[in-house]
Amino acid sequence: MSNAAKSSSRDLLLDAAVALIRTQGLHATTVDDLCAAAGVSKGAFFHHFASKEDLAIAAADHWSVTTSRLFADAAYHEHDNPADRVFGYLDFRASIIGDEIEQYTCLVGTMAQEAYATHPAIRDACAASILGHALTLEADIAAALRDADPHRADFTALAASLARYTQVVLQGAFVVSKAADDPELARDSVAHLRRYFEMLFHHDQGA
Amino acid sequence: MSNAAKSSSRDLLLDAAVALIRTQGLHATTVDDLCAAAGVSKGAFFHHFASKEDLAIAAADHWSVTTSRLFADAAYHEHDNPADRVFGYLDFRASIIGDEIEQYTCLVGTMAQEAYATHPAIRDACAASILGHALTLEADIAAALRDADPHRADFTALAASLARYTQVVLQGAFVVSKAADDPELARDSVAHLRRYFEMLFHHDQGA
DNA sequence: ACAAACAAACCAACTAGTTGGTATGGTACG
DNA sequence: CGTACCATACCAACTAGTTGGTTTGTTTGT
Repeated sequence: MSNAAKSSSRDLLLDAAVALIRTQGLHATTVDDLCAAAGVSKGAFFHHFASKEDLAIAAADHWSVTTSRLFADAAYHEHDNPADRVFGYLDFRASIIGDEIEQYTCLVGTMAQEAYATHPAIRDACAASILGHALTLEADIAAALRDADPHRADFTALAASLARYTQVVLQGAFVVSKAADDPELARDSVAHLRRYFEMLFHHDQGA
Repeated sequence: MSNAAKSSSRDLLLDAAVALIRTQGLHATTVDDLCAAAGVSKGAFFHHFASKEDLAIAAADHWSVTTSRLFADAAYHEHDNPADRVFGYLDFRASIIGDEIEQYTCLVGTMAQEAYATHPAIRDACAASILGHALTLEADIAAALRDADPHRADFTALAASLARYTQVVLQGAFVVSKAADDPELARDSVAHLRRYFEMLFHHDQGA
């Protein structure tokens, strides 16, 4: 009952953190920036989070939850064929790449670079988010690989590697499209990745 | 003659910038950090560079020059076959991925993310470095594509796209291997990229 | 009454950038 | 030759503003 329309300071701060850190990066986003964007005081900030690092970790977790829901609710899961589900995922990823770079780039990818040396706890939270998301692709990729070539020996290892590779390509697409300030580069990268999967999933029962 | 063993403060600062920014990021690296690492005073810093932003741009240019030389001097250019030169490039990229992440990651990729919103001039320098490097691959990729299928219509456009894609994969590999703190992930990514090229360069003169 | 949820003023540490001055090496000129 | 001149390269100390974090006090739901 009190949960209805409950936008607590904590949630407001997390949403502000996602938005600001995605565009400016972690270091460039100050605690005061976050408070101003969320419309709360500094006292509220440090009431909910022990430190800026603590907020960054919470933001990474928040990001994991939000994105998990986004992909879990997407329509591509309804395909009967595992390969089609994988292609559906890639098409979905391409479709959410809009014209505004800060709308489609990845929070945890951005933070991971900055936090790598200075804040290992943040980096770990980012790694968990990225690799956790990759995990959700493994089963479909493995099944599609088996459908393509049942004689292959190492489905699962290759599927895991491919699932991580999808995230590598996406993260790289974000970096380079940010540098070049061109979303088309990101869409193009997903197209290449899709072609790679098309070739891998193509029946080729030779040797 | 006076040029021998000339390590001016400027060069020392640029080298320090490459090393520190690669590991810590741009924002986390202070001017004092750079001065301490280079063994020069703050006065010297602002004698050679108008601002921290100015140094970052100079560091990006310095990076472009250094890496250009590294790749220009590499042995893979000696292959007769363009496809072999492309594979040689990829193998070379894989070979320089060592165990220490700060030794193989890309300065300009790291900076681009942080500078995207706050320092457009730095971002542009990073984009120029990445896309300029991609340009050096285009001719070989185009030739290899033509060798594989002379009937293809759009060599050059596809080659340019593929050249950029190589950089996307590498940048993504750096981000994710940083997050996961695992260089193997980067090597694995280059292996996937190589397989993609192998498939593209494979003769397939059907319909 | 009492604790959780906030607000506002505050602080010590740190940041990029400045200042005023020095060392050095070249160069015009007597 | 030597000396007055000058530009480049550099330094140590300083400053104005910002940063993450604290403290003290106030509201609010129960």
